Amino acid sequence: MIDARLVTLRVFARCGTIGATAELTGYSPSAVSAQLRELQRVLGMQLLVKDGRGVRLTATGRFLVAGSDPLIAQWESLRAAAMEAGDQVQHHFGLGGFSTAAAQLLAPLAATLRTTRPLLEVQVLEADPARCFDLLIAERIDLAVIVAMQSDTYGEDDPRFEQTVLLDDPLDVIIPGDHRLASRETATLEELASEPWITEAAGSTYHSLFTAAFTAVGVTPRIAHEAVEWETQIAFVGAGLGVGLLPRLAPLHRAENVVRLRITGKAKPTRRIVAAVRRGSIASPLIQESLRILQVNANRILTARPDEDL
Amino acid sequence: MIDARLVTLRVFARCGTIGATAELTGYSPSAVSAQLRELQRVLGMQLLVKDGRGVRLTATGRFLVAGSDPLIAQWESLRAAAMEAGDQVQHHFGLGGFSTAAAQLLAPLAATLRTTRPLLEVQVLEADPARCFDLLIAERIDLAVIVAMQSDTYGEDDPRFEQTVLLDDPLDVIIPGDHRLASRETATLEELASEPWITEAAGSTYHSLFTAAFTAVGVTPRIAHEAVEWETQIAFVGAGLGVGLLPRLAPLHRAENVVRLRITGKAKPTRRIVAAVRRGSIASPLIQESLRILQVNANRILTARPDEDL
DNA sequence: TCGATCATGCACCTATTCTGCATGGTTATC
DNA sequence: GATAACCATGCAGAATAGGTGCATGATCGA
Repeated sequence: MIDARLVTLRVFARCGTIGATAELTGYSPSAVSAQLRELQRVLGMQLLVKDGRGVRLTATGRFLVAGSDPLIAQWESLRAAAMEAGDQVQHHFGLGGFSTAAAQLLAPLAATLRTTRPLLEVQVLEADPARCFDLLIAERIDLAVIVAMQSDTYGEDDPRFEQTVLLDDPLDVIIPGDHRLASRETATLEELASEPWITEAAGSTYHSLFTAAFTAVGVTPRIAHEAVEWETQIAFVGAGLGVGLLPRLAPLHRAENVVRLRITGKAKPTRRIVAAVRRGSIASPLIQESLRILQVNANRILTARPDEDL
Repeated sequence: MIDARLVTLRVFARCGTIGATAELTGYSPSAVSAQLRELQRVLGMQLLVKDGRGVRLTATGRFLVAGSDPLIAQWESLRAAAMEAGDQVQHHFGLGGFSTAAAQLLAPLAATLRTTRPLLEVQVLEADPARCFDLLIAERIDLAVIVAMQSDTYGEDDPRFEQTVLLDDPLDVIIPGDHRLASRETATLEELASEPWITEAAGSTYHSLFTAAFTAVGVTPRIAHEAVEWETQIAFVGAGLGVGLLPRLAPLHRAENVVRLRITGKAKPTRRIVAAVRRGSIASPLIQESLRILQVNANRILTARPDEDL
C-alpha cells in the first residue's frame, strides 16, 4: 500500500545505481529513472543529484529513505494484523533462499502450502543471502531463508527486517570412502588439519563459514581446490582430491566413494540458518504458518539425515 | 505516498456510501467501486459486504481503516520532517474553511503565500467544518480553518488530525441604528434578553453557538427570524427586525442602520477558531508558516475591527 | 584517445483506470 | 402492492499513466 515509487527509491538507496535498481525491481532502467523523477515531482523534493556518471541520494533523499523504514514496518504490521484478525487469504507469496535452503527447505514448504492453501500462488527464488535482503526490500519476496552472517551489511537489529533462527545446521566433514578415517563415525578438525581441503572461493558466502570453523580450533587448513556447488565439492571428494565441510542439511544423496563424518571436539562448527521477513510482517498468519513448517521440516531433516547418509 | 485506494477506503469509512465517497474524492461512483474492489483483490481481504441497497465495511475493513490512522500520520510526519530538513518547496497546497474564515483568513493567507512562495499553487475551498475534516481525510485539502465544536463527531484527540487554536473570536451583538442602546458601546446579554433575535436555523453549525451563549447566562432568547448568511442577518437587523450575534471576525462593512456593540458581563461569548491538519503534517514548514500568517492576520483583524466598525 | 559504464530523453506501445450509461436489487412512498 | 427513488456495479469506450527499447550525452578508467 506504500507507493511503488517509494519502494523503488528504497531499493536505489541499497544499490546506488539506476541499473542495479532496475535489475532488482524487475523494471527497465528508463522506468526506474522516470519513477524517481516522478517521485521528486510529486513530493516536491530533490532526492537525487548527479554524481559523476551516476546519481546519488541527496541528504533529503537519505532522510526520506531512513524515515521510511518504520513506515514500511507499520504497514506490514497492519496488514499482518488485519489478515490475522479477519482470517483472510493471501494470494501471492514470494520465497527466497540460497541453494541448499531453496532445495531442502523452501521446496517442501512450497509443496505443503500448495495443499494447505490451494488458492495461494507461491513463488520461490534462489538467491544469495545478500540478494535475498535486497529482494525483501524490493518486495519481490516476503520471506527469505539465509545463513546468518555477522560479516553481513544487514545486522540482526536492522530496522527493515525481523529475523528468527530456524536451526543451527551442524557442519559435517566428508571424506573419500577409502580414506584412513572412512570407517569412523566422527572426527575432529584437528585430525583433519593436514588434509587437502576443498571449499568455495575466498570472498564467497560460505568461505567465511569455512575459515570461522578452523579459526575456532586454531588451525589453518590447506585449501587445495575450490568448488561452487555442494555437488561439485562432493564429486571432488569422491574423486579423492581432498576433504570438505558439508552442512548436514545438504544431502549427500548416494554419492560414490564419499563418507560423511560428524565433527566432534571442542569446536562443533555450525551454520545458523535464519528466516528473515520485512519488519512488521512477522505476525502474518501465512508467515507464522511458514515458519512453523520450516522449523518442523528442518528438524525432521536434521534427525533423519544420519540414518540416510551415515 | 499511501496508495490512493487506501485513502478512498478511509473516505468511504466516513461516508458509508459509494456515491458520497465519489463526491468527496472527486471520482465517479464507478471508479470508487472499482478501486475498492481492486484494493480487496490486491490485499486478499474482504473489506466490504452488501448491506441492503448499499455496502458496508466488514470487521476486517474497519480494522484496516482504524489501523491506517497512524500509518497516514507517520507518512505526513515523515514528509513534513523531510521538507523541513531539506528546505524543499511544495507545489500544491489545499486550504479549506467556512465562509467567514475563507473570506477573512484564508484569502489573505493565499495572497501572502502567493508572494512568499510564487511557485506554490494554492487552492481554497469553502466548506462546512464537517466537510473540511472529510476533505482532509480525502487529501483534497491540507489545512482547514474551522469553528471548534464539541458537538462534532471529530474530537480534539482524533488520531487523524491535529488542531491548534488560532483565536477566540468574540461574539458582538448587532442592533438597529435607532435602537435604544445604539449609542452605547457595550451591552450585556441580559439587557437584550427580551429582544427579538435573529439567528440561523436550529441544527445549523452556528445555531449551537447562539444557544450556548445564552445558556451561559441563563436566559432563553426569543428567536424571531432565521438567516443563513451573515449578510442576510445584518440586513435583517438593519431593517429593524431584531438583533443578532455577529463574530468580530465577520465584517460589518458599512451596513446601513446597524451598530455593533461589544458584549460585557459575566459571560463573554466567543467562538473558538482552530486550524486543523492531518496528524503528522503539523511540522511541515509550509503549514508552520501558514499558521503563523493566520495567527498574525487574525490578531490584526481583531484589534483593527473596533476602529473600523464601532 | 577509446571503450565502458551510467543515466536520461524520446517514440512507441501497453495496460491501467476513469467516465457515462445501463442494469438489477433494495427501500421508501403512495 | 405498485411505483418511484436510491444505491452499487458491470460494461464499452476513452483518456492517461506507465512501461519498453533504442539513441544520446556525459563521465571515468585504461
